[in-house]
Amino acid sequence: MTTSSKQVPTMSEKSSEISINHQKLIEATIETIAERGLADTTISHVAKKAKVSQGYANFRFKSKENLLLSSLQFLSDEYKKSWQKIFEDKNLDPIDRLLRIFENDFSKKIANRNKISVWVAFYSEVKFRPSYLSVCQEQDDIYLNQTKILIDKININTDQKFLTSTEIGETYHSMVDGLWQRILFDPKVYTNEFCKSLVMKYFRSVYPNEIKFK
Amino acid sequence: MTTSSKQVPTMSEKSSEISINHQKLIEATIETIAERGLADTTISHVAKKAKVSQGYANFRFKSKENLLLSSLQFLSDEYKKSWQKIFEDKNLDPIDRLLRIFENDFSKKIANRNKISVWVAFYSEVKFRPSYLSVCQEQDDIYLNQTKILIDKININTDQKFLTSTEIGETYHSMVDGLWQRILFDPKVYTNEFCKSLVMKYFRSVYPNEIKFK
DNA sequence: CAATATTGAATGATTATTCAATACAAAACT
DNA sequence: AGTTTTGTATTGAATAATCATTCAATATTG
Repeated sequence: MTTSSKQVPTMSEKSSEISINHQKLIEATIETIAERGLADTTISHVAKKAKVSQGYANFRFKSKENLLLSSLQFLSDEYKKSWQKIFEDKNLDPIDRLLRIFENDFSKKIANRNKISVWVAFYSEVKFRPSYLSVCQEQDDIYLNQTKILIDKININTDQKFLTSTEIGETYHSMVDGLWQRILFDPKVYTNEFCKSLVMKYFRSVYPNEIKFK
Repeated sequence: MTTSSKQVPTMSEKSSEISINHQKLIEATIETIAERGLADTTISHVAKKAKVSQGYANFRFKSKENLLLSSLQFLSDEYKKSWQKIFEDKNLDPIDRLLRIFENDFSKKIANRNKISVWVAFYSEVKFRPSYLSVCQEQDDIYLNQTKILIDKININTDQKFLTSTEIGETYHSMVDGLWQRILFDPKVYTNEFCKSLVMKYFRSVYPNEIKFK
C-alpha cells in the first residue's frame, strides 16, 4: 500500500508554478508599460508577452486594474528592500550611508529606463487612483524620514548649521525625482554617472569641508 | 442696394468667434485632464465642459490627438512667454534675474495643481508620442541654455568656482521638475512658498557670500 | 436665400471581461 | 503497467461597454 515516498507532494511545486505565471505576468506588464506606455498597455499585449492566453491573465489577476496595481506593488517593494538594506547596515557611518543611498538611487537596477517609465506612468495617474497612492505613499514617507534622521546625524558631526535636515532631505528627494524623469527623456546626457555626480556636488556644496563628498 | 456700412464686416468677428470656441475647448481639455487624468479624458467630457457638441469638438480639431497636442502647445507657449519676458528685461542684474526666474517657476500662475497635472500627464506619454516631445523639447533646451548663460555671469561676479553653470543649471531644473510633482501629491507640505524657499537655500549654499539669496 | 456653423445619432474599432470547452496531471482502480 | 476518473489550469471565442470619428440634418448668420 504505502510505497509513498511523497504523500503531500505537489503543493509546493504547484504553488511555485503559479508564482511563476504570476511573476511572468508582472514582468510582462512592466515591460509593456515601458515599451508602449500605460495608455497603450492592454491585457492582450501583456498576455502575449508573458506567453499565456488573454483570458488567463485576466482570470489570474481578477482584473486589469489589479494586475497594474500588483506590478506597481512589486516595483515599490523591490525599491524599498534596496534602501532598507542600506539603512540597516550597522557598519556604515552616516556619510558612507548617505553615499550608498544615492548610489542605490542611481544604480542600473533601480534607475533604468524600463523602471522609470513605469514609475512616471503611475505617478501621472496617482492623483486619480487612490489605490496607486496607497501603494507608494507610506514607503515614500518612511524613506524620507529615514533620510532626514541620517542627515541630522551628519549635521551634528559637521559644521553645517545653515540648512535643516528637512531642507536637505526634501531637496535631495526632489532632485532624484527630477533626474529620473530626465534619464527618461535624454539618456545620452543624463547617464547614471552624471546624475550621481550632480548629487555628489550638491552635498559638497552643503558640506564644503567634508572630504568624503569627493 | 448698398446700404453697406460694413462690406468686409465679419472677418474679424468670425475669426474671434472661432478662436473663442477653440480656446474654450483647449481650456476645457486642460481642466478635464486635471480633474480626471489623461487616461480618462474623453472628447465627450471635454465637449460637455466647453458646452459644445461632441461632434463639433472633433470636427474643430480634426482629432482627439490634435486637441491634446494643441492644449499642450498652449501651456508650453504660456510658460515660454513667462520666462522669456524675464530674460529680456534689461533692467535686471544677473542675480535679480535668477530670482525672478524661480519666482516665476513657482508662481501660482505656473505652478498650480491644474497645470502641473497636465504637464505630468503629458510627460508620462512623451516617450511614446514624438509629437508631444517636439512641442516641449526645443523650448526646454532654450530655457536651460539661457539659464546656464545667466549662471555663468553670476559665477564670474562671485567667487563660486567649484560648480560649473551646467551643474548648477541641471540641478536647478531637476529640482523644479521634482518639486512640481510634489506639489501635486502633497500640496499641504509643498506650498509654492516652501518650494521657493528650498530653491533659495540651494542657491545660498552655492553662493554662500551672496546676500541677495536671503 | 446661400453659406457656414453646429448638432447628435449612427458607425466601427478597440478592449476588458466572461465562460464553456479543452488540456493536463495526479490519484484511484483495475 | 495500463486505464479511468477527478480536479485543476488554461484556452480562445463570444459579449458588452466605451469611445473616437463621421455625416446627414438642422440652426444660424449675412
